[in-house]
Amino acid sequence: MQILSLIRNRFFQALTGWIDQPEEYASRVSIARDPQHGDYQANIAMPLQKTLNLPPREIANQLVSRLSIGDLCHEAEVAGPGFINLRLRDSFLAEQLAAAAQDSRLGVGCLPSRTFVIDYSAPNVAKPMHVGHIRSTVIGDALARILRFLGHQVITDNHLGDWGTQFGMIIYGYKHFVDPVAFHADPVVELSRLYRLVQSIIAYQNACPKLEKLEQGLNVARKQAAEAEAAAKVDSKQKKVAAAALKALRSAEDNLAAVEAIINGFQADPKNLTVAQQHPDLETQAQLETAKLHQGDAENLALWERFLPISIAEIESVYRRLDIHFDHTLGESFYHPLLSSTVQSLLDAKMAVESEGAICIFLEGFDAPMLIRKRDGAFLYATTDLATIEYRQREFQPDVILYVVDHRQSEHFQKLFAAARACGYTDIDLQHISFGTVLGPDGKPFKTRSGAVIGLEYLLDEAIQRAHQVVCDPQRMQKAGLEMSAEESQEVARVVGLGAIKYADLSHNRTSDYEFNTEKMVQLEGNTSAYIQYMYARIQSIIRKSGEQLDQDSIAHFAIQLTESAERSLALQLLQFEDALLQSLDEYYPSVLTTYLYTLAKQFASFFDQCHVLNADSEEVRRSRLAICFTTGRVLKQGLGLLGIGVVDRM
RNA sequence: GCCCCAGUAACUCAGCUGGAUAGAGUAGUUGAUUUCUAAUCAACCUGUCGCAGGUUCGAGUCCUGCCUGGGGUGCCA
Repeated sequence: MQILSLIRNRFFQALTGWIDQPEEYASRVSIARDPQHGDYQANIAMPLQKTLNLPPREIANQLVSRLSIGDLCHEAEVAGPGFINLRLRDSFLAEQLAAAAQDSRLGVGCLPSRTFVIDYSAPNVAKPMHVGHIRSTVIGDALARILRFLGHQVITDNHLGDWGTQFGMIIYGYKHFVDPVAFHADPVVELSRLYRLVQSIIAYQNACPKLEKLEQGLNVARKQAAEAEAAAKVDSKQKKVAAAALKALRSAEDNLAAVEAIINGFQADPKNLTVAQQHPDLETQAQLETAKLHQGDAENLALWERFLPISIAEIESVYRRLDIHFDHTLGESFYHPLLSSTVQSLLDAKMAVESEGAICIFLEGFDAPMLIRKRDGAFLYATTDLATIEYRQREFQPDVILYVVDHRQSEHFQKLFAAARACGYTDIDLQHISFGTVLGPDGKPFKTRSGAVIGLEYLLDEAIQRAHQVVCDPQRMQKAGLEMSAEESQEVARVVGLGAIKYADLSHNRTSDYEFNTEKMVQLEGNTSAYIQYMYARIQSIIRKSGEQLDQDSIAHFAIQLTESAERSLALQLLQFEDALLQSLDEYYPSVLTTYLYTLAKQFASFFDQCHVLNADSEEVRRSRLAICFTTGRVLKQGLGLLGIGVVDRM
């Protein structure tokens, strides 16, 4: 039962026949921002001031007199410049809460089903997964779960990067640097070593020629900055120029330092230098291996077929730990055979044209065209993305495709969507669900001090270990009267630790960058999953101690009555679960749901403090409060579950 | 150069289609504990919402300009 839409509907009826666009104005009813003003508020009168040429308070009074809502709310109040404030009847709340408690879906309705394809995670195989992969994976998974719960048909597809230049690097590395014993012992580790080795050589070789130029550039920048500063002292109009010169100087210093770091890091091992000399221009060599692979070279194809399952197995082990499952894993390689015909049909349709040797799609509103075939004949990711849309339309007939990909690719998606529309895919709602960068404590993209990326598995281990230290601390366990086996405490640490990582990610507005701070997220205080999980465990503890067998059927015999204010606000929050879910899908923001759950957990904590359950004044109150606890527990579990986060009965 | 995103408390961040006195968490101060699990609760403290104009009954939110930071920008993905 969605209370908001129920109330809006009453306003719609009151507005119909009085003003134009009653629906638009009815939608201006919302949850009250400040509980002092009631439960819901309608900001309808003020914007009608000009249309009706009446004072807004007068409009509000007239609207209230037309409104038939007495069965749900107390008398509507007109306040301030013309706000209409509504307060739900306690009897109505109690009745709705009882219905939700007995409902398998907690009173959440289903939407008219639409078909969604969600494209998320999409790591590059053969590269170790790192913290940057968390966001796409976790956000995409949460959206898939929420959409499914609300009745949509969801097809999840992991568009693996399994055909790109990284394979050229690994193939080259395998051919020249493999340690057969190490490969036999642990192919994943060895392949990962080969990738990093080739990558570091390429980085070094690219850095060396830049060094001299950057040093010269720095000297020039220093001189210019000094001159500009001197000029600014004489003529204050030159201050802007001086500031720009200073900025350029800083930037030149940073660039040089970065290149020097690469070179010094590489040269730290003298063996590296010999290797780099023996394999000049490694980047081109690796590209050649990639090209051979794409052209069907038997040796490279055999190596690719050998390496791919190894890498995928490693990625899947991460997904298993995170409880992430895909309906399809159709990587780039899957589309490779389709690309030439995709390009040809675009050429035939005169959508694409040749320019400077490349095949391009020129799009209105964009300076640069979208390239779909390079001068050398190779295809690009835009080509694959177009072929993918074609395939998904044919196979799945989706209403919506969501691409959960970081914000740096927003221009690419704008072009891709424009191209798709131009190609006639106008019935699919294509959405780029972009997200910000994961930052380290220094406010820069999350890396170690030496600049290396940190493996995702390591971070998961760390979070679980920290969760164990904090949650399963023997002193604490004893104080709380929890005696756990090693297995149970390990399981608690696992659920809490993984939840901490997922929740930290989901609770931030997806479009902004956020600081990935393992220390903070496992502090297990404040707005964290552990706090919510803890409230869930306390609820289970009360229910256990009550000795009652509570389930969806038996709860019908536990009549709900709301007397204390903490009970009432908790009940209202519980009934707004559906609103939170719908709003989280409005623009695909899982953080709306985390905020809802955290608020709910806090309200429960307050209720727990103020309203004793097992020692309640009367049996009726005790039973009512047990029903409230039971329902709160179910909503918390369901809500966390929709974020891919589990709960435990004791912690 | 052009395009996109951001700038809110000491710190990390919310702030929904413009609404009432701008909110949480952390940190700090204070109170509550023979605990239905104190990982808790209650209270206090902290603001030039980057700057300047504009739109209107009303602007953190919309528009313009500027400042600062990040990202993208024809042959990587």
